[in-house]
Amino acid sequence: MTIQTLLESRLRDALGAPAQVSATADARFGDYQTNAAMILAKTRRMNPRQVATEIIEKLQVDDFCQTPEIAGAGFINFRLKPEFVAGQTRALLDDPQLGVPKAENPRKIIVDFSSPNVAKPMHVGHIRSTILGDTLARIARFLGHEVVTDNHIGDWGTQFGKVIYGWKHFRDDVALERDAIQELVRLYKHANSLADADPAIMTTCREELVKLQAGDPENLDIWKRTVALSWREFEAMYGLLGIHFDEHLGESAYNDALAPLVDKLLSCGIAEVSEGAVCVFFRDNPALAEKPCLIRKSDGGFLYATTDLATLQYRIQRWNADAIWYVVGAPQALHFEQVFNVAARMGISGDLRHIPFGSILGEDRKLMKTRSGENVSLRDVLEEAQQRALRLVEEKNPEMPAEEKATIAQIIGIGAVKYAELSQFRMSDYVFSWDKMLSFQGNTAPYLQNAYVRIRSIFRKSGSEFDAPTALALTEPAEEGLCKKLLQFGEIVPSILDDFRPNLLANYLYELANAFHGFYEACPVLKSEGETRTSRLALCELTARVLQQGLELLGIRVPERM
RNA sequence: GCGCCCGUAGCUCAGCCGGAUAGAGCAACGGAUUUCUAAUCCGUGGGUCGCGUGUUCGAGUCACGCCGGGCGCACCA
Repeated sequence: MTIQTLLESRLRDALGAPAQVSATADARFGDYQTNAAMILAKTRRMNPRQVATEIIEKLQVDDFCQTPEIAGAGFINFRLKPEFVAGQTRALLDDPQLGVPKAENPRKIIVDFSSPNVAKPMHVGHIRSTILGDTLARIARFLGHEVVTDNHIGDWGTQFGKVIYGWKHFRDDVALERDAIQELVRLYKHANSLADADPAIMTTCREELVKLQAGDPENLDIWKRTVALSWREFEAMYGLLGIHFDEHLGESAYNDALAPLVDKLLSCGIAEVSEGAVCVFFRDNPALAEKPCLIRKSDGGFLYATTDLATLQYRIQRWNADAIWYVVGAPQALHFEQVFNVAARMGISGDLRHIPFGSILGEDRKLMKTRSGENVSLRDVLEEAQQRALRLVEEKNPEMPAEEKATIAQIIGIGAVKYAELSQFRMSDYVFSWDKMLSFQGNTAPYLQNAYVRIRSIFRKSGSEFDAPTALALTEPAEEGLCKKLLQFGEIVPSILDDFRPNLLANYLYELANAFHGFYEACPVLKSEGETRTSRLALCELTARVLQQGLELLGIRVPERM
């Protein structure tokens, strides 16, 4: 149980009603505060400070708090007893969860994210979905939920007519071996420009697509090879990013389910034919009254929404999922609103969430367009990040073996890219900038990694393995401040999933590293003696564990040296 | 036209269910190093939280209306 929930439960005992407690923003107001008295005073039309006095009389907290104080308009401030802080911190050393409580009701959650397109390079636009989705999956798992990550790759669609046409006529096998995606893109672009100029070629491309959809063996084989080649490239990226998927069922996996699904929706009256297309109307919903969800085109073709509905149905059935999280950009909000509404009519009762995020902008603050060709590829971003990190490592540690330098550069470079994304609110538009992404100053991954490295360095020099003391002896304010920060880890992690905000964790880790650096400056560890030394070593060990665990939840690794 | 999102320091951004004097980083300036790794720490300056009205003991946070920017709204995904 966290201190926050402990205080809340004591307040509930005293009030007979739930009340909320939060950590204070300012140490002058103690460690935790509640505004319960002011809320109660409002309904009872009483003086808030009077109510606060009454609450304090009934409240039992003297086993871990000093006498609560009434302040301001009627706040009740709690200041933790130092021995309690020391005891709780000591207990964290034996807790593999580091104070993070397991969910009371574990759920089966499917997380849908990344979803790159076959025969197209992954670019910066995929960063957010990929990194955010991975983090949310990691956090949900750590909280005890059962998570299935599923990469719904775009492996089916009209672009394959052109890809197949290009493959048959202009394929360069050497280029394909060297950089498959680049070659596939070249083939697509070449076919596309020819088709634009020549209606006959356009027709041929359409025919190739129809043949593929009809199961023509040659086209099917070409398609399978493009998917395999693309997946190889995706896996290289995911390997570099340290991201794993439990499933990668692409759009094509649901082809056979589309026609039956539409038929079923028609026969049970959920869908209807309108202007030749099959649609679901939401006439009872004012916001969607003018926005039907199309599930079959007038030419018989299926749409994005059709596949998503089939996928949704499959996931609920196969995994008996309680929740599905879609980590997809904000522009698709309407699409998911429609799909979720259709799902509700189909009687699907899962907790379906679209987790939207903002756009990636260029340096000119305009939207980075997908089609305009000049997208920065994800591979380039990750390579540049590692190169920049390598330069810094070389500057800092020229004598280090080259192999170790490269490993550290990877950990730092990839971490910096991830952290740049995760440390800001997901809805904010993101201005893509090498300098910003790869700056290693201030609130960045390297800052947090550096705190960890400093701790590891202490243990290397201490000459002995860490041995947990039976109790902690705290004397300096910086020690107690660090302890209180460490004890908040268990409060922060669950709150992330309230609104899918991993930036809260990033922010916490930054504050923790800051508290540690303050402690590091004020409290010599190895030069101290006796129980002060063992206690400080324990604080170092715990800080390292929380930093390591917290960063791991963000999908970021820590180096031993840097 | 309808809908969604964003607007906080010069720049980039935090601010969770409304809570006390709105916080960081970068940039600027000043200080700390015979180092437990200075990728660090301490300090200084910098704000009509887009504008207005309302609800409230209390509003950056909630409601409504504007302004500005972005995105989406029937046969692409």
